[in-house]
Amino acid sequence: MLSHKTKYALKALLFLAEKDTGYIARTMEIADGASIPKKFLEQILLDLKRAHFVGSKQGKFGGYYLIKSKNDITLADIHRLFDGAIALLPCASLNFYEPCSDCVSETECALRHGLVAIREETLKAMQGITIASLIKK
Amino acid sequence: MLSHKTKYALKALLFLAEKDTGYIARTMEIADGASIPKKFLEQILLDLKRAHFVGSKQGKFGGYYLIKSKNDITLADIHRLFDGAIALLPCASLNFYEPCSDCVSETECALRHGLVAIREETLKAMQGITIASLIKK
DNA sequence: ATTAATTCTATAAAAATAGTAGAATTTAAA
DNA sequence: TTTAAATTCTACTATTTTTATAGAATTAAT
Repeated sequence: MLSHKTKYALKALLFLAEKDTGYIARTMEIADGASIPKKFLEQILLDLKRAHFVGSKQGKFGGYYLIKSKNDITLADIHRLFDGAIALLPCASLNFYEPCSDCVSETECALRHGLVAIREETLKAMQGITIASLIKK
Repeated sequence: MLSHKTKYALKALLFLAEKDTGYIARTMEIADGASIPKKFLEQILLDLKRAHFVGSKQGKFGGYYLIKSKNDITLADIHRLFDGAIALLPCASLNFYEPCSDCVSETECALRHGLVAIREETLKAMQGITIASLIKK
């Protein structure tokens, strides 16, 4: 399941993607438009900025705007940024790999092989969902 | 990500599935064999019993055994039992559907359509992973 | 200067997760 | 009939994660 943070991030990105290029949206505007608690959204937008999905303009008349193409922002990207691994266990993850503490032999682990297969399929599907593709429907 | 509970359940089922039919495994035996905290495993086995994946024999020389074919126990089943919905949001779930509290119009929600597509793909993949298929590799 | 915005750090409340404790019950066998 | 060894059941607890909120500092336009 997605955390609220990931859901809110996606909603905020969808909001920004529907504005004209050059338009700068205040946090308050996004919060109202996408039904997100404003103070929570502040943190999320900062994270999206640090990860270079959005840019910001400070001071009066400042706000946020997309800097990455809506075709290049995928569900997988946002999931990884806020919720971490796509895989069902860290030992089956590409970007968040960690061995299991209770694992005797990873190469012989019956579970891991199946979870790697799942991760490959889920990742492909999640990389196919972009902010642009979500808007189109 | 899978909770420890789901991971332990899968490991316990794999342990049971590799025993001969008729064999009854004590909780302690499964805990040791699959590196699972014994008291935690007790709860998990009870849940698996209530969901009719395993049977139990009480009293001395009692224990647990599979009652469902290892070909008919899928990753999707165990995920749903312990971790709930396969879908990324409740509004995109088949078995755990709930509307979003912050949703204005579900049919117009850009996010939901994408998440339903992801759920369909993930579910198909997870239904393809069975206890039997995990053992084979 | 004033206003209105982002930015930053810290804190807090609530929920979920992971695990433990201990008594009650059941069954087999001595 | 007693004992031993197992499941079953209820409750509790500690930790971590999630979901925010508070408030001061900084930035920039007017």
